[in-house]
Amino acid sequence: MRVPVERAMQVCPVEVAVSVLGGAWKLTLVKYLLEGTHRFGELGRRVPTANTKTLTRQLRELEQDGIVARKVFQQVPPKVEYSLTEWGLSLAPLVALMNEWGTAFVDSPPSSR
Amino acid sequence: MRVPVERAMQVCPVEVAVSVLGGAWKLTLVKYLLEGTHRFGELGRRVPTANTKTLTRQLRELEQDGIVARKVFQQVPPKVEYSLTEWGLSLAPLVALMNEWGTAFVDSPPSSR
DNA sequence: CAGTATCCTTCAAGATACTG
DNA sequence: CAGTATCTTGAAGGATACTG
Repeated sequence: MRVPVERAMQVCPVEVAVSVLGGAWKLTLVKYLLEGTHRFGELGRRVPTANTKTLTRQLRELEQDGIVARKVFQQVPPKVEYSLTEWGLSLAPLVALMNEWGTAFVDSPPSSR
Repeated sequence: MRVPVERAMQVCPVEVAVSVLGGAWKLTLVKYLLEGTHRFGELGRRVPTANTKTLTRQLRELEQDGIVARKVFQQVPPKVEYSLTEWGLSLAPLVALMNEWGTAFVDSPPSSR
């Protein structure tokens, strides 16, 4: 985490959001989870550039921040399901907006890029 | 920048937005610039936790990404004004949403925090 | 005033290999 | 299947001092 939430809130609320959601692939994971529950492996296949260690880390941080819920099924082979909490679901408008903005940005990038 | 834009777009548009805006204090700077043009020193006073080097770096990256415009007045003492480009202005709804979300998050954080 | 120039620390992210 | 365990590296961010 670049800036801890406690410190971010001293500065500005938007910084809090960045602190919670700014990690690599975090918002992408939220976007996929908005479609519904996913297993660990499914998420890994949808974010192929992240390896298992990175993926685990992001998901644990999101869980810690109350965005994601993790449900372990005690069975062999193991099964773990990830879903969104209420706080996670509340991100839907934000994710939609960022998705639009990002799409527009790559479609017609500023001349300086 | 954690993930280069070029790589982010391979994965997901939301990751592009994170890549452009995810740096420390970047979105806060945009938020202030939405209020109007600022001089370098003014921005520094509004984000007191960032030192001049960090501030310069963020502003230059935002300029490079076409979010911020930098206008130098050739005079002594020097004067530099920062403002938003069209792309920067287009972030207004996003910033507002993140500001709301961040505020709500610190007001009633999830029990896991 | 608006930065540079250095130096430094930390840590996120990835590569790779292994396990209950 | 869903992770750990190690190791490495790049770069972000900060502290401090200096300058046109």
